[in-house]
Amino acid sequence: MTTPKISARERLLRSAATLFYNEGIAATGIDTIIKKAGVAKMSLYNNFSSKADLIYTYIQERHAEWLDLYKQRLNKADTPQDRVLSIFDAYLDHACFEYDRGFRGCGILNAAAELPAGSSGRIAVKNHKEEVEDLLQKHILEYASISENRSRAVAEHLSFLLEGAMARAGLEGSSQRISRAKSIARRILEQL
Amino acid sequence: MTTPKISARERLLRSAATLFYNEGIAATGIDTIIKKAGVAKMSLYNNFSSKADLIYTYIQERHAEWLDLYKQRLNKADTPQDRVLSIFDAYLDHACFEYDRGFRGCGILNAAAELPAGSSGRIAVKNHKEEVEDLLQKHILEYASISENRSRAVAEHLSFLLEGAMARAGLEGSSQRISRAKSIARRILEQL
DNA sequence: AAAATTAGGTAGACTGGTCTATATATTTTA
DNA sequence: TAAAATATATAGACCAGTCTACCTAATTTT
Repeated sequence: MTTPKISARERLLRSAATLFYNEGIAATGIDTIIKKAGVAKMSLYNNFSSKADLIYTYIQERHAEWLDLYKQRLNKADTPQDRVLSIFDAYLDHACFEYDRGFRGCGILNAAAELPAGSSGRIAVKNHKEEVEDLLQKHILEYASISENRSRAVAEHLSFLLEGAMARAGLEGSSQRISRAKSIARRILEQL
Repeated sequence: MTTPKISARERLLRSAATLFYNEGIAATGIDTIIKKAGVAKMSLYNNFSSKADLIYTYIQERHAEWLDLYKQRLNKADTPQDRVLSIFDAYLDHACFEYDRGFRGCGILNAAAELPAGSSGRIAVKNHKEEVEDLLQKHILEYASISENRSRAVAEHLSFLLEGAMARAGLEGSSQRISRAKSIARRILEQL
């Protein structure tokens, strides 16, 4: 057979990703997901133990997807400054995806908004955002000869810019705010 | 009767506010709201045309509540710098509320995460965040003698700090990130 | 090489429960 | 007595999740 044939699991994850992002997680039912995936209900429960399991996998996949976008941008970055800013570029790439019903901000953070405090999904989101901040700090240290403490403070500052701009961009359905955050970040780096 | 007696509408809004914030909007059913409010179901539909109407009112009430917190802080602010930072203080006050199940960030932004792109609720959230940014700009202009354009850019920068810190604080269940954002904002103002 | 087994999939009925919203008749309150 | 709130019942859609039965292609056993 020539066609690789996408597995039921993969089709379920793709359909769930689109629906969860566009409509919200709680608003998306199991039947809607399997219908969009063109898959039997039992295929869902053979691959995932529950809807919660599917949601958790969705969050992990979005994290992996973002890491991939970031690494692609990082490989193309020539200067130490561009390597810091490649994190902003990854967010810009995310915003420029084609969404069926418009850009709605960070899918991972939106997912967290629907999860109760202390849930495993929310902790995964917290860890994702901390990893982004850690990457910023690493690249900042490679860019400027500053102390560990100072680099941590700058990374936090850029992280706030990034998340704040992403939230505003999502509300406005445009990536402009993220571009502006990147410009602000560049100026901060140049003043170090 | 001596007791002022809270109206059914008011009790519904208070119960919905707690439940929507802690559990999420879609995860909160009508029956749970009326049970917590101690009110008959028809009292809900006499006061609100639908759940969507209740959600929209909830968003508007949170906006009014935030404005009130901000004005209280503004009245106590002595210097032009403190007047800018009173916006950060209002966010800190919000974070320090007693929540049944922990601090989960900005309730208004969390609500937006559950609403489809282009919905009236999402537009209301966008407008709220723009009003916060406009207030920042107004106070910045009163604090420093800078151009209109420059004040707009600084207001956007502080607005990103505020929203980004709030998002991170919500994930961590602590107001520390907001305090740090306020410190960063103070330094930015002093360098103007 | 033929038969048996296994893995992964489909279709769809079904359970027990929850959802929003409405209808109606009774009670409370002002 | 009129308005407002109550309790209760109901409609009808949808929810997550289980179950049976069948299909097909690859793999393993004989």
